Amino acid sequence: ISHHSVVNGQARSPPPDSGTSHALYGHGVCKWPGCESICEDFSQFLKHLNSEHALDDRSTAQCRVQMQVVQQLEIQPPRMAHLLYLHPLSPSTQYGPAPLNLVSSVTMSKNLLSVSPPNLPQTPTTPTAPVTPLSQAPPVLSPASLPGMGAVRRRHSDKYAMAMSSEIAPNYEFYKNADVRPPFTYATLIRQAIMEAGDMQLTLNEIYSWFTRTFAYFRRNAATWKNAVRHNLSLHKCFVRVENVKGAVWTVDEAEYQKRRSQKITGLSLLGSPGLMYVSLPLQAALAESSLPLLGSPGLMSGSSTGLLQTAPEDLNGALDHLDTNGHSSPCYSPQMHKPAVHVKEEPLNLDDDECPMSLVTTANHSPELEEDRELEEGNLSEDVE
DNA sequence: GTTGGCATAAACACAT
DNA sequence: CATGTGTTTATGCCAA
Repeated sequence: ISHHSVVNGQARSPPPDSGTSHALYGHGVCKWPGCESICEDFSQFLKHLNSEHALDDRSTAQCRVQMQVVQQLEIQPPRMAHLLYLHPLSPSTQYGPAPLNLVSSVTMSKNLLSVSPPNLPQTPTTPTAPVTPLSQAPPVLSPASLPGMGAVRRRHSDKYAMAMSSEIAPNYEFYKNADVRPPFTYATLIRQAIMEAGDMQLTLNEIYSWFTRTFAYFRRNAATWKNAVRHNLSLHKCFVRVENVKGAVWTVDEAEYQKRRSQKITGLSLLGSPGLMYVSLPLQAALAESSLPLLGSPGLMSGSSTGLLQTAPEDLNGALDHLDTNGHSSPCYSPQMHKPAVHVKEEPLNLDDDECPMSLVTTANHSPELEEDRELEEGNLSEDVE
């Protein structure tokens, strides 16, 4: 099913033109790099795609990295190019999920630019497919998002975001649709959510909403991550609860947050590394976030969204680890990766909480309407997305 | 081997 | 009573 969905997703969402077109299919041939298998018809192609190019964690990660590199090369001065020139990712190096940050941007960027909500990240040219499907989840479609509750959170655009337009920004669409755990810690994500609020404050429920709205990954196992969110809000001094008319809202004590961050941060002497690829994920992420122009190339996709996460590099670290430190890539799917850590357990079955399993595909259509969403929904995805 | 950070689980208090 | 919200403690994993 799953893969199926993925494929479908790809196939489907693509260009509206014909129902049978696909970026990787043309002239009866699979255009997957290095493949060129002949497929008599589109359906055959889909099968082929599905069987031969199923994106596993590793390939997905690799694709992302490659894309990132390519993009970098495109925008970099020639001189850096050689650095980036991709060395194949060494296994040891792993690109884990993290790469998402950086990487996906490429992909995303394309999507973002042209995409509208309903699409998925799949990209036309590349196997970007970063998104791998979790295999499980039937595609769900959902029309666009709910009108949301009006509470539109304005695109913050706070200085930070702008300034750091981190890499993720460009990946907004990606995370929104792909069931990939974002490489950031809960604290970082919570802060981001709050920062994006026009008034820099959010109720717990709004924070929940932001999570589900922004990351497909958090549309599942709500009990787990919601608990984590509350836990983080209470635990970190940087999050301050303020009584408000509407009840209580949470705000961020930037000083406290930065303080904490600064402690961690220390040696990321970025750039010197031998090529991004070799950089450990965390580092990559860090780089991305650090808004190195190099990586993020926010410019390209700037339009799209807010800078998600203006976080700092360190923020990533923690998260990254969880992501997959071991090199396994799989950010996406393999929830069970070794690290129990954050991966919310997949429990597809348990959608109970609220979540519906969304696979990419699903996601693709993006339909978050998960229960929560309905409640929360602020709706305007547009903010971020478009 | 120790330590720190983070995620996750869970118990508990309170309020609605 | 059921839920949601907060707080706190415990535990496990991983990287430094």
